[in-house]
Amino acid sequence: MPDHLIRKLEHFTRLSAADRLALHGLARSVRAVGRHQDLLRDGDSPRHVSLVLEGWACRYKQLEDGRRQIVAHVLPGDFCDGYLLVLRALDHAVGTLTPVRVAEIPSNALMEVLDQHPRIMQALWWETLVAAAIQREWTVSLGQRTALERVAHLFCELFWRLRMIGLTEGDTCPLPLTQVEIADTLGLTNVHVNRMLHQMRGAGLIVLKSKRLTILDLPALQDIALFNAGYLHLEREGSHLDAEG
Amino acid sequence: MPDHLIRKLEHFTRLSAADRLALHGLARSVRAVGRHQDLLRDGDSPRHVSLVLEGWACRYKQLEDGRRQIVAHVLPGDFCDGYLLVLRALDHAVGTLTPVRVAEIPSNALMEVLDQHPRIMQALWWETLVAAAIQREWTVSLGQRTALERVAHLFCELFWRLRMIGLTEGDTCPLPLTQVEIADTLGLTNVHVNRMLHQMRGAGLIVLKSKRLTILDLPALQDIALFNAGYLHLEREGSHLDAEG
DNA sequence: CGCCCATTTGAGTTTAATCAAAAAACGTGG
DNA sequence: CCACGTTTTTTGATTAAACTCAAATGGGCG
Repeated sequence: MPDHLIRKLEHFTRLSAADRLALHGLARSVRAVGRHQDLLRDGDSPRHVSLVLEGWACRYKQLEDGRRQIVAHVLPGDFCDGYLLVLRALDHAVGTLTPVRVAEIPSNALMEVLDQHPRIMQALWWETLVAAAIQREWTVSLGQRTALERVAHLFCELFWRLRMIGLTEGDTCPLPLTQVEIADTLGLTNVHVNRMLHQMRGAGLIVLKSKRLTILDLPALQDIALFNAGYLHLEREGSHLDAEG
Repeated sequence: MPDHLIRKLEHFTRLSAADRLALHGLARSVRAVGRHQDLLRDGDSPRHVSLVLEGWACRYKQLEDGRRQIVAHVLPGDFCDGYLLVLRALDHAVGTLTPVRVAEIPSNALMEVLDQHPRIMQALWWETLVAAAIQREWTVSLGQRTALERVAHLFCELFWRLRMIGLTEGDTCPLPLTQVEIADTLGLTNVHVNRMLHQMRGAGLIVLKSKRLTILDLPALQDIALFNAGYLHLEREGSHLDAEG
């Protein structure tokens, strides 16, 4: 079941059959959750760790006056609640964007696997650092990029992330976000997002229909976005750890 | 020398004398660096870990056309280059904002200390997670807060962080940033930052002179900023790990 | 079919950016 | 300690990007 997680981690290191088996063992208890539900609320301190197997969720923070910012997209193979083994309480909420299937992993089971499988430990380390790098890149987007650049950058990032877990087909990928959700991600209004999409369609860059995104000209889109994939650290950085050389 | 680091980590757990000694042992080789120098460049893969002992630095990313975004402030007691033990190359640069003294720690020495001092390991884990939480909060600021709110929020955050390492005096703290640097942090122009400062001074909220910030009314400033300190996770979260109960 | 949610379009407003220049503060060497 | 060059801050006038408000259109699903 945790195929997307495995696929993702293998961008960092080659796992052994035993490693993969251990990961499968973790995803035993699976829960289905509908769209627009909170998986975790701000202030929660869950006792198990949740892994998204299918569907999209997001981390978000809400200000007292209602303004909402999505601070991360949680895709299949991503953990919801990384590492509250250390922190007492969550400082943000996690909500579903689509119906989702999550594996609930008892934290002691996870700990045991990490102890016995140093490659998995390292790979999850890598995954954490990449998540932090993505967060930094979002800071750059919100701080420096124009509305058009932001939308373009988001699409490039999601396309690469989805490709990494095998969820693209050619130049097409799922994009189940509404324009309001894109707006909440990019610090824009839905009206303005709509106008940027109009512009990108007009320029022949993308097709976006029935929750699927087709990127007609990826290099051009990346140029517009000032997108540089380096921050995703995709090039087998931990090869020195590979199972079987 | 790594007093600020120790002070910071003790917000998470109480360290033993041996723990503290080990940290002191790490900060043996110290380097002085002038203002506006790069400690690390985008793409570097340094072989040692650098800890800022004194002075301020920042992580920043620069777009191809010159636009620059500061993505984090590195204060005394912060590491420059967390965790490139895993990643091959840095995806951002680290530059000094003031003259700085950094300790250069061989990564194997750090690893050894982490192995032998589980409390330090956990505390550094905590520190990493808090850094991630700060990055998320910046995403909220840049995405949702107005210019005035952003400046106010930054000041609250820096004041709390500095207080945590003992660098405040009453309601006053150092603030060695220029208005251009504040602007690069908040995704604003220096002109607009200047106007917001003018407004905050006029409202009797702050005094900012000769690189020192005095917050005349912290509750009011926090209200304006929609600041909620929860994300800094300051309340002795790891007390179950404390040395001597 | 009809309802609800999401998208699209238009008109007017606001926030923050840009451009330009003056004033103040800082640092350094004579 | 003062003069001078540089950096930083401050102020003003104008412009541009994105927001707000409002209403119409379109799609998906029971």
